[in-house]
Amino acid sequence: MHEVIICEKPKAAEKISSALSKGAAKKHYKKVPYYEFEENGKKTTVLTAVGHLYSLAPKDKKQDKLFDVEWVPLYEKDKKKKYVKNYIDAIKKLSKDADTFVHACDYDIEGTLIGYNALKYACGDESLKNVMRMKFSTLTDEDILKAYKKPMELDFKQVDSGIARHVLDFFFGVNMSKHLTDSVMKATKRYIQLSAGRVQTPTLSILVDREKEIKEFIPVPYWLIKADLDVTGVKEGITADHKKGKILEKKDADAILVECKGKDAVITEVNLRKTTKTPPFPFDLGSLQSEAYGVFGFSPRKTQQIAQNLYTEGYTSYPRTSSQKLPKSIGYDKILKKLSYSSAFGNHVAQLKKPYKPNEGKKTDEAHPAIHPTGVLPKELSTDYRKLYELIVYRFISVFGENATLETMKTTLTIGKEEFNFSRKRMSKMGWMGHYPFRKIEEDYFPTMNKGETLNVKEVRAEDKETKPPARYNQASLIRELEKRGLGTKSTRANIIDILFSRKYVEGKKITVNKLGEQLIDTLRKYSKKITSEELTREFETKLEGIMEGKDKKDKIIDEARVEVSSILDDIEKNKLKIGEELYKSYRESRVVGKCKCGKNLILIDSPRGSTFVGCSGYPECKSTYSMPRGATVLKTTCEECGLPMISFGKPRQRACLDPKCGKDGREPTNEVVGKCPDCGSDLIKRSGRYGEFIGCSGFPKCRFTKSIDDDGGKTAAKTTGAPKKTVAKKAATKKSATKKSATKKSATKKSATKKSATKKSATKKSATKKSATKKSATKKNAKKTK
DNA sequence: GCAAGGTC
Repeated sequence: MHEVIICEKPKAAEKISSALSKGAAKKHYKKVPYYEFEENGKKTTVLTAVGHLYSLAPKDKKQDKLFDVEWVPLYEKDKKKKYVKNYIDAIKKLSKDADTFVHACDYDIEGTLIGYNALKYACGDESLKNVMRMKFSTLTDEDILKAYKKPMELDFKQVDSGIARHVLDFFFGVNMSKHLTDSVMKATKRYIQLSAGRVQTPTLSILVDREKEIKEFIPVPYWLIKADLDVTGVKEGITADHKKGKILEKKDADAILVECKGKDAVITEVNLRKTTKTPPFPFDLGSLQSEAYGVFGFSPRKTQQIAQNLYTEGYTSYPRTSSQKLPKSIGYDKILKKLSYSSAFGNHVAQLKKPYKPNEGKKTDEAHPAIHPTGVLPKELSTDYRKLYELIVYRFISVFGENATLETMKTTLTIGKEEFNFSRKRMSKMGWMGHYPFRKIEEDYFPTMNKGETLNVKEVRAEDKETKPPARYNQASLIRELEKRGLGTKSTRANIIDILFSRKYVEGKKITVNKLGEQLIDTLRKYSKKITSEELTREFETKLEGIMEGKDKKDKIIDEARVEVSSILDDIEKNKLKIGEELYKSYRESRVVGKCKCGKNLILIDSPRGSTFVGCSGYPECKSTYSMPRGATVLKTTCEECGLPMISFGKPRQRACLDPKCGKDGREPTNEVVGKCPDCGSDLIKRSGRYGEFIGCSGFPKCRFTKSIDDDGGKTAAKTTGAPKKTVAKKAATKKSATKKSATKKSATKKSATKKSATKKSATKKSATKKSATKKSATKKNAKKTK
């Protein structure tokens, strides 16, 4: 007897084999791990897939409509998936003489299909006649043994449902993408890669809608009344806010100023309050991506990649989880003990109260616990890996920490008949916050304030403000939005966003939809409202459920989709010249980077070889072209000498005129001084990061002051940089808040030089770069300690 | 080449 067990991924194979037999031998075939053991004359081989091994492909690519599809090995379709071949080969080879099969992939639609395809195409059709299904929800010995002893029949309705999901996504996605691209090709003879899909198009649609809200937003002016007070013990003074908050009429604001003029402030009430801050939840993938974006500026994709590698190296647990739970079975004591072998972590672990009890969130995941360290301490990690690793470790530790206490002193005062108030905040008990150096720690000094006491008023002033449009999404907030709406999966959301960047529908750190993205959504809304909305995902869910419950047949659902997509494609076909021209025109508009000397637009052009250059939109009348260094960015700033746009290139970034022949020697770096640094007094200069320009201190890296330029922008040349991979962890800050921050900071540092101060993204929108610098140094300190 | 979904 020979039994073969098929698992979804190597890690699962390891766990399943060890649960079934402690004496299983780990072996390799073409570097692919597998496990073997023999009991009572029965040989068992545990084999593994690596997620999907097969993918849908059209039988005949030349067809206009691609509805005739088949499963092919993934490595045949995607050159980057070469490693999949060894896994398929291993399954083929090692299952040859098997009599019985066990399908032991994750118990969900995709898992069921992964195992089914592995059996059908690698083990052979016969295997499906002798197969049992294991159903487990966690990869613990107990669950695995239970599932093995009580196997079920393979649920072919679930398989069909999985197949239908793939086919439907293929029908809609591949065909729409192909026909959009073709329409541009037919109309203009130009190739621009366009795409649409069940998830990416509604995602783009969300961004387009936000863009429209911003454009249509009418700002309303309002005034904030502020009183600057002299307070003993607070050098920089305290600013109190008028009780009314936003004042919509200028005359009302003026009246308050008149009433306050020349008067002292009288304290009417001092209120001390304590608030409890419970520890954070452990990380699931989404919250890790969000936090790493806020703290380090890592893109969700980058976080996912690093987390994946930390997992493969054995330092942290499986990252693609939606669980915020840490079940006892992961062994808190063991992990924490191991972590404490590092002196940096040890100091924190030592402060935790036993018995250890994590503060868990609501979200669960059938297959995996929340992301946590394994306790294995990494010897050497590159900077970004270490940052993410420490974020995971400190989050894990702080989850077991005590509540923190925040003290708030709210003071109410009157100036004349007008009422003002201000709040001071400080942590009176650090609790878990002492273990998590990534949050802002409030440490305001509480001055002595007595009811009836008067304070000198330096100035009462009205700040001119206007209401702001809704904020643009960034990659982290967009991921959260997709999660909220149930679009995509935890594993695919970062990729989906990347696609939007690489197709050049969107750009920027604060994601902005350009003309092409807008036009694409406009066009698609005309031909298929469904694909631009979440409706399609909802419809899929209902239909797949129908198949699973036996209410519907897979083939019927697929036929219906074929008819629907076919009719949309016919509509597109009829209007393809118009559609193609519109899309191409928008594409060109979205690539405008400045004005040519001839007066027409300069546009970024991708040469067929993959490089990018700048050319005139007036071609062939104007034949001006300018080469671009690799990875260069065209800025909004123009050259003082010739008026062409400036570019930013090289490492470290340099700025120069687009025309290499301009000026005395072309690409000489120039620094435009825009002011003095409020922190160190050096010149502030314009700098360029991945996402455009910002203002930074010329004293960098000694001084890390930065602030944003309001009209940030800039388009990047190299294709690969469309989707930001390397992120500069810089935060925008208004001059005002930055200065204020640094002032408080300095005084705070004097008082408690040893106190670790760090950041938190949510503190305020204006949260200054100053903070990100401190946070960096905090992380560095920890990094050294861990070694 | 085009989707979305697994996983290295």
